[in-house]
Amino acid sequence: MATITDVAKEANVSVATVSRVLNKKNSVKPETVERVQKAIEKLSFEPNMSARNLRRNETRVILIIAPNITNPYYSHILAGIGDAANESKYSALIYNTSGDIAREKAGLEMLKKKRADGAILLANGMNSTWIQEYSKEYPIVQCSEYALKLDIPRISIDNYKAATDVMNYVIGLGHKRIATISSSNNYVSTALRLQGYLDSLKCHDLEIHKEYISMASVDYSFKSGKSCAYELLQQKYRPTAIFCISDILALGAITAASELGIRVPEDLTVIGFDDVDNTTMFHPYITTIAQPCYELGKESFRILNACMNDEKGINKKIVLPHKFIIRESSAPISI
Amino acid sequence: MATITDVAKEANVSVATVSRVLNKKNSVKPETVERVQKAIEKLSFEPNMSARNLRRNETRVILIIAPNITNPYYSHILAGIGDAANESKYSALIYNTSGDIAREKAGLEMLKKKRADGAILLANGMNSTWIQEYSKEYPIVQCSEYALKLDIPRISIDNYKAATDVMNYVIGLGHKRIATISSSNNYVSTALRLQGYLDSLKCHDLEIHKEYISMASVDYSFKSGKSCAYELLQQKYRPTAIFCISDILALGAITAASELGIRVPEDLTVIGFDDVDNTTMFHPYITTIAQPCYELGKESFRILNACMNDEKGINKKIVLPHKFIIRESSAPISI
DNA sequence: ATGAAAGCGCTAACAG
DNA sequence: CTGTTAGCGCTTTCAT
Repeated sequence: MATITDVAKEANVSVATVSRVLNKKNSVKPETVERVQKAIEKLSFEPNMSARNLRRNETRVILIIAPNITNPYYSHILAGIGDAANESKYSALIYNTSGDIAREKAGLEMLKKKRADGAILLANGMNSTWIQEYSKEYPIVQCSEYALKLDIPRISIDNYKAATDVMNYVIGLGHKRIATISSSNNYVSTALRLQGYLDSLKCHDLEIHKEYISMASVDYSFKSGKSCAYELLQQKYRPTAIFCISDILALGAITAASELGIRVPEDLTVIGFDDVDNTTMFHPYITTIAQPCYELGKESFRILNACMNDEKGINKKIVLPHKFIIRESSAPISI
Repeated sequence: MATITDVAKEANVSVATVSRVLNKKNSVKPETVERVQKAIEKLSFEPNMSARNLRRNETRVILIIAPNITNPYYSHILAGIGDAANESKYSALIYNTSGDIAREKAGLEMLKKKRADGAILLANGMNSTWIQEYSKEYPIVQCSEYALKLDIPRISIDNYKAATDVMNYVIGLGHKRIATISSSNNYVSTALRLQGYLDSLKCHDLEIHKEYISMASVDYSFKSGKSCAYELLQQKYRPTAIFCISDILALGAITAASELGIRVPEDLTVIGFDDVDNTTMFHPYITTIAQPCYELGKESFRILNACMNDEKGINKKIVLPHKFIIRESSAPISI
């Protein structure tokens, strides 16, 4: 592997000049530049990043801490981050934690070890003080989920607004017995959507029924959506609408309904959330809130990049617009 | 940020000794070790990777070149690679190329730049000579897809065998008019599955009909599976079985059948491939070949790691077992 | 068992 | 415009 010294010799210049050419400083005579470039070509030289990083004290690598890259919601965000990073000549080191705190820690440790310049956190289980501490020393942004009390940059949609959008629509359709399939995880998104559900009900003078609030598994699985819906729909006064906090859950609910002989949307309105999972693969196509996952990822990188460049006046709390998409799984109340 | 020198001062030893403690050389007096560890703790020192990498001439980073991390087939492989890498204290740098050759190149360049020690290629569009060249200088393994003629380590299932497994089963069910939905991409997996289809037919003295061989889009989309199935099923002598080279395609085919009033599996047998995409979310559950994606990923890392350690006698062509899973979308011929 | 010192490949200040 | 040189933080001989 050729080094900068080899190139310098080959081109009959000093290493400093080669370095200048490498870094496009314009204080080099054009003909010298050319000679150096020929030497670089000839030796097929590529600068050693470890050396450069050591010297420059940066890595041009960002860290992504993700709970589960297998989840399409996250993988789309990842794609967005990756593309944005790439445009700015950054590489992405991905830590798939599977919710394992030890791996989250190991991941963030990479910041201390100078293996990465900054990190993007996609939903993490770390207790707040931990992150806060890191955030003081290193550029960190939270994407999609975040610690409510912490003053760390974050990018997300307005989950509360999205939930009230859904509820206003459903209530506008004439529904009064509206259930929700939420989850027992501790994400802000979940809490805010539930709050939106509750507040909307209150706001429209509709009663809140404990029996209409169902908690799915923390991973929003199809199965658990289905079983939640089963319980919901087998009550004496069964709901005429179900607001699910994920599409997979909605898919499960629709399946449960179909197995119980309840038609969607004629007898039951089902609303999803995210618009990533096959919402238009089977009929009824699902009415849902679409999140701009890819953009969420891109924006996360943009903010992180701004932080890494110590830019002032960065908006620390970015809210990206969601879209409410009405499709086939919702309809005015019929009874 | 504390450096090794700070620690040395704090512990009243030389940097060499600190380094020895860091690297667990056993030639340090236990009490000295303790003193050093206390200093490390106190200063919350973490070794600078750039410096270590430069000195050791390694990075403990591997590169993953993937066409589309959003595709669940790949994301599961990625998860496997990530976990295996993690166990061996490697980090994974993921390059999502979107099929863009320039990005593949940029990715592999990281090897030259010493940002990574080795690479795993998941389906790539590079022309063979390119990869071959890299492979001579750096540890590279191909996962799942590979260049047939190249002598570069690879991990995959036996696609040909899998296809003949499917065909033997379908033929055993009494089907004679068997179609396939393949793709116009140029993956070995596609070619081998098609070959398995053709050879099985020949082997059982069944005629090969051009009209029964349909080419879906290169990305195996649901839509294209559906439209292929439409064409297939609207022929005069329509097939009674369709072997699809992906589950999404099979899902599309089933949807097409249902829209045409053709029952699956009573009137039509549909077989999928991969077993990653919602094969058991809707009825009929899909009969399919399950690929050990996660294991494919893990094994890829194992082989790469062996290559990086210059281990001799590594099996360069690993074939992992697939599983044929019979579910609801297939049945004996009824007519 | 420990320390001194060289040097990995690069960048950047300084000098000319 | 170009060269000389001092490190960046670490590992690793070579002494002692």
